[in-house]
Amino acid sequence: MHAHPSRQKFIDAAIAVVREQGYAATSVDDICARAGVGKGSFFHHFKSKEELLLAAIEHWNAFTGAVFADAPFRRLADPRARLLGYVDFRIAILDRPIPEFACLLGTLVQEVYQSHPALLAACDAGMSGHIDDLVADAAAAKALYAPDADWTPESVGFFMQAVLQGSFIFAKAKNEAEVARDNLAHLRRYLESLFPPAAKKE
Amino acid sequence: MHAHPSRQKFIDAAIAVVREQGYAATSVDDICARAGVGKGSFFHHFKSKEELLLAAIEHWNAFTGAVFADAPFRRLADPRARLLGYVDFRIAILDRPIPEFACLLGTLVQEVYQSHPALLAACDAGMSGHIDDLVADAAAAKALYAPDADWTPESVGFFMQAVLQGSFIFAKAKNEAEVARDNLAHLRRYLESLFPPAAKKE
DNA sequence: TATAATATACCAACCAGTTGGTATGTCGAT
DNA sequence: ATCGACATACCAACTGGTTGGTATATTATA
Repeated sequence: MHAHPSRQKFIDAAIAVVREQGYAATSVDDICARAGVGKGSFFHHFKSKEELLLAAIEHWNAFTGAVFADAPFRRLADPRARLLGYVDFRIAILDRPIPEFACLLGTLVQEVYQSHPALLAACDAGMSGHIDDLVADAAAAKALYAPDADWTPESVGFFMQAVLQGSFIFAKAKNEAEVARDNLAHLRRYLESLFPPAAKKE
Repeated sequence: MHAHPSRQKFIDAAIAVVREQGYAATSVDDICARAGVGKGSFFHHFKSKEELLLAAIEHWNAFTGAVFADAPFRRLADPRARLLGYVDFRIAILDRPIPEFACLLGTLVQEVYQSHPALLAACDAGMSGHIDDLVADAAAAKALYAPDADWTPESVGFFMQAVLQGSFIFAKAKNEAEVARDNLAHLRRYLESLFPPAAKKE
């Protein structure tokens, strides 16, 4: 329904430019220039910069959702292996330039949390939706490997995401992904210890 | 040397407003209004908004450095206890409003990493300096409790900081600190497992 | 021919930074 | 002590440029 090519160009441009510059530093003209389409068209498709970003977040959620749903690790039978596979998958992505592996939502949250409630809610919903997939695996893995542990599967999903978001910050600060790789190696080690394979209960 | 009261008002105001709104969304007028001093004075003390932020980052580093140096956990004799004490200390701070416990540097990095090299370098230096203190404890604790482990003390320091930064993002996204508390509980559990107390070698 | 899509030109508000000037010292010479 | 020269601190008003958003006209499409 929302598939007009120019509209999509604006959305793709917004995701790219905001990941590089942030929300406030990105002007509508910047987005139009990146999209290669004029401002008249912009305000024909979106009634404001904020509304474009809501659409961009929606697209981001759909796109990243599909990427992870189709990733090979998703087809592993064991939920513990899927969680570790998720981490390995994120490590593999770190080869690309920083603006391509960093998270649009994490970048946005820090800028808009006091000023744009609608954007904040959309970011929260997107991140929480992504985490839900991790939580499902964490719950299944907990039932198998750590049924009596005193942490919740939900908290494991949020922890994994927090490590990722923090790692993106350090990748940006150091302008290289190695710190992020080391961080994810620690995360992987922690997950291995949370779900000790010896304890598997059939 | 740099102790003029108006200058300090601008620095304090900048830290407060940028933690709330971010760098790009904060105007010089915003900072002057918060400081209660006029714009003429601003450009008397600082030649640009960027230069003010460099001074603000410097002040931030000195201030937070003193807070952690004076914290009770610093006086614990055992380096492992100091690392866990650091995490507990950060958990305790989470009672305050979000803009008061979030990190200025982590907020800034995401906005300036492609556009303001001087600010980025200052943020990196500040975060790395703070991490150095953790690394010193991690190195000492490793020698005592995990001398043969295959991770470095440096990577532990960065991991701790990444969890914190990621937790701030989620606190902002959910507008409450509970997620951050849960994350830090996981971090604490991981540190406990990295330095198993049973393995202490005298 | 009607409607959706786009371009160009434009506006009021806002931005970082400047200007010209005032108030308040301070310090050496008288 | 006091006067003049100078520096620091500050302010209100302004400047040139940018911003998000609008108005209007033109072009493609159905």
